[in-house]
Amino acid sequence: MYYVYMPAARPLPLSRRPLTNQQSAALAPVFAALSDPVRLRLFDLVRRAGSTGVCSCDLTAPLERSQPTISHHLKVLRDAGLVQARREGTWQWYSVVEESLSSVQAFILR
Amino acid sequence: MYYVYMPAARPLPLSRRPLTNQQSAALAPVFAALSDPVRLRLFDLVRRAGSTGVCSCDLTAPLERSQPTISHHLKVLRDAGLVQARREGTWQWYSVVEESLSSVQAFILR
DNA sequence: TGCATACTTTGACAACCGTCAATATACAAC
DNA sequence: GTTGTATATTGACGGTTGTCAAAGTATGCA
Repeated sequence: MYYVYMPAARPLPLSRRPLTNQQSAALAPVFAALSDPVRLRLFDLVRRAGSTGVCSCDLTAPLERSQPTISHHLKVLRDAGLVQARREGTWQWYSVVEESLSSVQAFILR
Repeated sequence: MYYVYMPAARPLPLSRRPLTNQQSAALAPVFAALSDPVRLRLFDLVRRAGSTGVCSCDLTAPLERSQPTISHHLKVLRDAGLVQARREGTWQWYSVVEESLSSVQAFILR
């Protein structure tokens, strides 16, 4: 009869267990918000404006879409937590939410 | 009259110019493929199987969807270049396409 | 109060998406 | 050939999406 070393059973690190239902349900809307070409360029324009942000009115022309359409896409990005808006008079200044892409990054490097 | 050093005009590095129409059109389908919770878990399961891959038949049960639905989702992931299939008898072995997420990664770090 | 500008919401339309049952295809073994 | 298993395709269904015109809301100014 021999005694053999046997490591205690322990769960794998979180990131090495399958993606849960809740994790995928939380992540999917972020990917969905970036799944449209116009929104991708929109997000890129907002990000490129840095912390100063960019006025919504300056986003309509370069994207060649109507103003309500841009407003709709900005709402999708806002609801996904990717960008934020700050009022100044009649203007809306949009800027990216820093770290908003961290969940996507975590999924890639998972 | 002075001669002043003047760097030649040159375009900004590619990544500091706005996302082009073509770039966003190429990127959007990758995000779209990952915009569904079931496909996110599907991709995660395939990735977790490593280079060996995983049999399609083993993906139906954990995702609680019908076989045609899983087949459909696998096709979406395949069309987006995220996974690949290899036949072996009647089985299909699915594995991730390495570097397939590099375009997403590049966009995040852009 | 009235008007102008910036933006949002509504409503409509065609197109697309996730899902499944049913059917079809591909392969292996007999 | 037939039979069985694994996977793909088809067709249909309700639900969602991108788009714009039209109408509504909010803010500033005279």
